[in-house]
Amino acid sequence: MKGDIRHPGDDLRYLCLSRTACDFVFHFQLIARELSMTSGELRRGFLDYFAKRGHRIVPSSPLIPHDDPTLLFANAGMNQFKDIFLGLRVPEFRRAASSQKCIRAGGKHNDLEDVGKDGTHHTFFEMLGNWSFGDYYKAEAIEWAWEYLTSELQLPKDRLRATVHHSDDEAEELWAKIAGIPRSHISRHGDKDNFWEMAEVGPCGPCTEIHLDMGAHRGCGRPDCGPNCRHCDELHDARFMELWNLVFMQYYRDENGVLTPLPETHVDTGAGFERLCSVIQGKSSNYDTDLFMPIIRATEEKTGREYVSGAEGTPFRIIADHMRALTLAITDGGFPSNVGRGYVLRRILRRASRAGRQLGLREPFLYELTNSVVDTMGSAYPELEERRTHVATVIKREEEQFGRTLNRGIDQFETFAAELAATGSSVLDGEKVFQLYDTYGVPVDLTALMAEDMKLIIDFDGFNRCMEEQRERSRAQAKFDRAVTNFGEGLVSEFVGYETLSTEAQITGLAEGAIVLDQTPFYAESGGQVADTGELFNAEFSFEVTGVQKQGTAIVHFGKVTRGEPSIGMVVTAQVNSDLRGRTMRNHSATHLLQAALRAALGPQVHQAGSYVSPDRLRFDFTCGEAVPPGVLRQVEAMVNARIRENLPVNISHSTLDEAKASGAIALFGEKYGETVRVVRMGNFTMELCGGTHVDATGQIGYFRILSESGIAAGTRRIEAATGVTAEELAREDRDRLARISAILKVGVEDVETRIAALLDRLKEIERELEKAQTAMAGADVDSWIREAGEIGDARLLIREVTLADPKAFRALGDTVREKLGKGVALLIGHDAGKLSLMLLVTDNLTSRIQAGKLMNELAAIVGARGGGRAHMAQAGGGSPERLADLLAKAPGVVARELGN
RNA sequence: GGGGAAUUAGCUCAGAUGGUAGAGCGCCGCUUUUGCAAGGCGGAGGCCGUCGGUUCGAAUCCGUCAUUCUCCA
Repeated sequence: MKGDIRHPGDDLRYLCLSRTACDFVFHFQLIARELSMTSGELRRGFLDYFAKRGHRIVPSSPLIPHDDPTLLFANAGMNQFKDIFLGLRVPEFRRAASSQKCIRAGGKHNDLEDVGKDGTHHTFFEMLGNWSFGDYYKAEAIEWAWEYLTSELQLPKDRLRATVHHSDDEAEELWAKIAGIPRSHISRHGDKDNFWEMAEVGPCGPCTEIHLDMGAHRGCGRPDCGPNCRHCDELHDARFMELWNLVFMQYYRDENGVLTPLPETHVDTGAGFERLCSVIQGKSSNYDTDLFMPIIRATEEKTGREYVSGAEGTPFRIIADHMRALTLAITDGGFPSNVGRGYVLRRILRRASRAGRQLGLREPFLYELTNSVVDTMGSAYPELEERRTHVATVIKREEEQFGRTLNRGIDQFETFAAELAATGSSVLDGEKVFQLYDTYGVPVDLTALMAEDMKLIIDFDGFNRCMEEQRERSRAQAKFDRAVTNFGEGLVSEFVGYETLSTEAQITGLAEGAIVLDQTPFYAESGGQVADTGELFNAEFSFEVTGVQKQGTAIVHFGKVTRGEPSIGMVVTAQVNSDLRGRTMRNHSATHLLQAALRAALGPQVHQAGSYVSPDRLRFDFTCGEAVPPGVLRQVEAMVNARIRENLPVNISHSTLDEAKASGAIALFGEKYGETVRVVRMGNFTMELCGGTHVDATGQIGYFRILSESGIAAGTRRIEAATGVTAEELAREDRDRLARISAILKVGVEDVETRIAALLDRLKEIERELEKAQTAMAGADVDSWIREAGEIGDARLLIREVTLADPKAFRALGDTVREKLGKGVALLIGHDAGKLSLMLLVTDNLTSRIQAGKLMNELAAIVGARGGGRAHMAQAGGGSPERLADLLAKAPGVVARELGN
């Protein structure tokens, strides 16, 4: 089935033989109202609807939550309001609505494996939502949701069902009253479906959901079928589809699981945007909507194949879904890597790449599809347009990397296959399959395909066993992490460290090795800048601060008590180590200059990928395809130093995110809407959003010096640099070292290089001459030795004590002897510092009768040495020289005996 | 955070069981050709990632660290 069915008719009854056709019949009933809407119109319409009802329209927060390490990706509209629900932040508005970018892949919610198999699972999706922060509650939330669906979107009322929590009589009454839904269309459910909580501890409450009846032909067919039907779940075919979830936050759940009412109640809702689109556009699959079709069409063009909606279309759907996730995530600062969320992105990309291979695309192609994603979503998320080329570059590089990994893996598979063929077996055991996957990154489905081609059977049970073992190992290890004191709730610390380095403060929180103050000059580790160190003290107590972290609104000082006992309420002096802070500030300000200089030298595609600022070094990671040429690096260094000499004033101001961006500030990701941002400017050279500490004017940096430039990951480079005294010391060290070198070489500083080059040449020449001389010397007598050699039967026997040069020359001597011997056996004996060094040589024409390695074992034993070797040559060492006579006496007999065999 | 693997010539990689470090491509010189592609001959280029251990002897076995790849969390 392909395309839309636009005309109703009797023949539709006939088409009802297939399930998808039936969906069309049903969907037709919806679109028969001639409501046609693009996804863009739907998104805008939703926001407009709530804007008219007093809601502040808030942009989606970035997919990559930089300040929340517990969260891999933004996965719900409420993410950016978490602080508000926790009571840690007071919003400047009471009503908000948004369309939020979300990714669910990896972690608890993981649909990755199911994407593409049907029309509903996605890694990336958008969530429409409206919120009340202590403002309106159940009645308005239900009324507006109902009105929006039935009036704005004109969904038929008799097709909608409501679910409520079994304890929530209020919600049921409201549904009956406001929406006029018959009681039979309202169902009650338990905690699993209709109670929502943010975490085990925190705000929570009952929720109510709106479901759409897809028609009696769907699902289990039982008369009692309804929303959240478990029979339908078993069939993987639900008759009722959840459209919207309205959460009423009214409790706080504490550590013991006890619920207490919140002082203010909130509303948090979420509606799946892709689902709504498919309903409105009359499609049976989300992928048939205008959100996905442009990407699928572009894929069709690349492959020359036609998309179909059944199982055969799976690769197309995987690609379309994954491209959305990748493009949006990379735009928001994500990056494929081998850890954390970067690893999730890498997996997504590789699945997409695999899907492409199934469609016959073996060369990188995904990067070209980013355009169709940007074109489709760009108007809703303008940041996509800004980073279009960046995203394509990142994806292309990652595709190429995957290609290399696959090739290596395929080689390894072939090695395994050859081994199997040699043993005549046709079963590839699970350990091997696991090894391919675990070590070489070959997806199991690919291994299966290759195995099939070679008529091999795969032991999947064994593979799964290995997989499970690996999971166990990781889990067992994970238990030991965690267990860090968490102050988060309730405590608030004011940071006064921009203005002062020393202040009186009161202890408000206390734990083993950790202290929270009501105000503090200590900078907490953030934005790449390391934490301040210093001391908290008063007359009877002192505490050495070694680390500082932000936990919620609290600033926690870590370290150890060196004197006295701290107690809550105690007043202390908080004193930051000003020397180290000064160095850190110089480095941080220099980092801003460096970024600006890099962009000036290399272009605006240079983006910060990470930074680290400590008292003695600064590190700046940025996106860049290839190594920065040394010339450019010098130019960048010179540019930074020029700005330092200009002594640009450092100006710090506060504004909103939008204003800052509009005036051209470099913004990182993770700033939340509604927060005032801190803008750091240095003359007209750089303007960045930054919470760090800075010098007053660039002149204070003193001197800037690049130490190294290196690659840290595909597409990412790192520059390390130093400033101020550190840079000065480094320069002095360099000069002193050069002076010492020139003293050793006894030439002027300017002649050092030519002198070293000449010396190296000379050294090499001498080495070569020496080697030649030694071989010549050792070999000079070889001819006479051979003439004097004894004979055993048809073979010569040469036994000789020689002066031992280095091992290499000794071997070369042996080589010469063996060549000139013609047919025979030679035993060379060298002396070295009370030890013996033996070498036994056998000409090739005798190796069938006598093995040097074997014989050496016996001969070496006579003098107490040990050794061995191969058939034509063997070496031994050790032993005592005084037993040499014994060896000389016995050796001919042993050789004769061997030859006789 | 934990597991597996890799690191050898400029590049891609061989180097069973410890015993004289190799190939292909690339590079340089000569030669053949009107010229190019190609061919022939010769050559340069290696602390076998790092530090330590075992051994008479380590590119090879064991451990440390570094870097890269990969899987799990």
